[in-house]
Amino acid sequence: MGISFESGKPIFLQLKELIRNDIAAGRYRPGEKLPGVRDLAIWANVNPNTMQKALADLEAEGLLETHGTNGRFVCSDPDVIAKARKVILEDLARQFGEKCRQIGVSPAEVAQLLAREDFSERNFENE
Amino acid sequence: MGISFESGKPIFLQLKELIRNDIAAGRYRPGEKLPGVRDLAIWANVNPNTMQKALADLEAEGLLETHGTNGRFVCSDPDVIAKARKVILEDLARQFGEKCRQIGVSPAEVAQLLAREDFSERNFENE
Amino acid sequence: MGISFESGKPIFLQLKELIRNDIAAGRYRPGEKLPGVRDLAIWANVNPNTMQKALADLEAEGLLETHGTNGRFVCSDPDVIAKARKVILEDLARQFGEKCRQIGVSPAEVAQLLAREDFSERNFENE
Amino acid sequence: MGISFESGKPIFLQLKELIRNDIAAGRYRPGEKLPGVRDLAIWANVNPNTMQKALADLEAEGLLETHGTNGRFVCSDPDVIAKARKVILEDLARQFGEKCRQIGVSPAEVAQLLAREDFSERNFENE
DNA sequence: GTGGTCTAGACCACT
DNA sequence: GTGGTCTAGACCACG
Repeated sequence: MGISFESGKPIFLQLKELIRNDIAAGRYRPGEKLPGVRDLAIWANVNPNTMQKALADLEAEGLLETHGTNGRFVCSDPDVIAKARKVILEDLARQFGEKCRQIGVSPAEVAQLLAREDFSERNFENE
Repeated sequence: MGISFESGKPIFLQLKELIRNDIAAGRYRPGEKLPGVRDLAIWANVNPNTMQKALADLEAEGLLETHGTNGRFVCSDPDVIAKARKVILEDLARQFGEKCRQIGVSPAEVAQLLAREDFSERNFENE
Repeated sequence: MGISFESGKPIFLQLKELIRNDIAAGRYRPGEKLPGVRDLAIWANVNPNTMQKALADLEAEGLLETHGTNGRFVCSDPDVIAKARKVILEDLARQFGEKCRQIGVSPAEVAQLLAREDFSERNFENE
Repeated sequence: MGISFESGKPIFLQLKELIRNDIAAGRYRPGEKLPGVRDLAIWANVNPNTMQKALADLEAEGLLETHGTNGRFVCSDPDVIAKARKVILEDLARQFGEKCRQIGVSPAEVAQLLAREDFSERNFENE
């Protein structure tokens, strides 16, 4: 298997998020060439069409560029990527804050939970 | 209009989450009677059947109970609700931690962002 | 027409029972692919949504699994099915026993009737 | 509480069956006066309207008779009752046989299960 | 082409 | 009047 997807949300959207995050995090550098659709699909254990759709969407957003027959590349403009990263982080914070408020969770509880999720490399499957 | 739904995620799932959060947060008390399906549907600006499905699902999860023709009620067992709240919080923390790691964001950055989201009553529409 | 339903009992429940029995009886083997929702609906002479609901319910019970766009499959774990069969049989015996007692029928009478119903292939429509 | 009802089947139908069985079993004798609707409703822990509907239906079937303002009585013709009993038993046997065949249960298994349900007065709630 | 979702509206039973 | 069921039909997402 490749990746664990949330249920109830289209896979291609989760793929988009995954790759977008890879770009924002710098795991894919600006201008870097991406693996082929087929390889990415295998890596994610997903139907190539699904991966194709995710990539096409990211291209429409300007984060990816197709250079003719040479393959797909990460956008080469660092500003675009920096802006994308900013948007992602703001969205993350906004959504997280909103959900906390919805659940009525106190800041103290959040801190405690985040402490448990101490950003180390833990395996979240076995909890 | 009633509620703004995320795109790309079934409405009835978002409704479930909304109501589940209301219960976990205590905005609906254990044993409290819910508004009628039709009323809730109007409030959320959704087809009654969609709301019906969301409620039926929550009932299958044990958070709601239908007392015949008398209406739907929040589960009267506080333990069930407490447990549900725990699950929600754990999921929230897990997902949040995972996303942070994916984006490659440092705890410091998160802290800064959460400080901005300091749980005060801000309007997140205009950011 | 497809199937004769009892009146006074939701069709989707009767569909569930039918399919559950098919699984328990091994007419659908573990891991086997089911016909499409629309096909099953036509076969049973029922609205696709009604069939959909029945199948979704069985899925929630763990007897069926949906593999994305590939169709629905019988649970591949024989233990789950064996357990389901056990539950069905126990329920059947319990209900039957209870009804016999209610009617005040003697075991002898039951035996005689069951002898008539000796599990041969009779047509029960013309009785 | 009064009576445990099957889920997924209208209560008034189950009440009909219950009372019909009482008559067929002779617990209500031909011509005997029934308790008032209100009393029966209390006994069964059911809304009087529901009981009323059950009784009205049985009256339409000829098993009950209303004698003006004197109350409801069991049909005084023993033949009617005997015939009703016959129908009930045949239905029971037919349904049971059909279900067994559906589940693909062997006569041996049935015998074994019926042995466990040995028609003594057991409490089936605690199994 | 598959299952899934959503809407609209009708009817029914009454846990 | 409440929740539940069923139908009809359209659209979408997924692979």
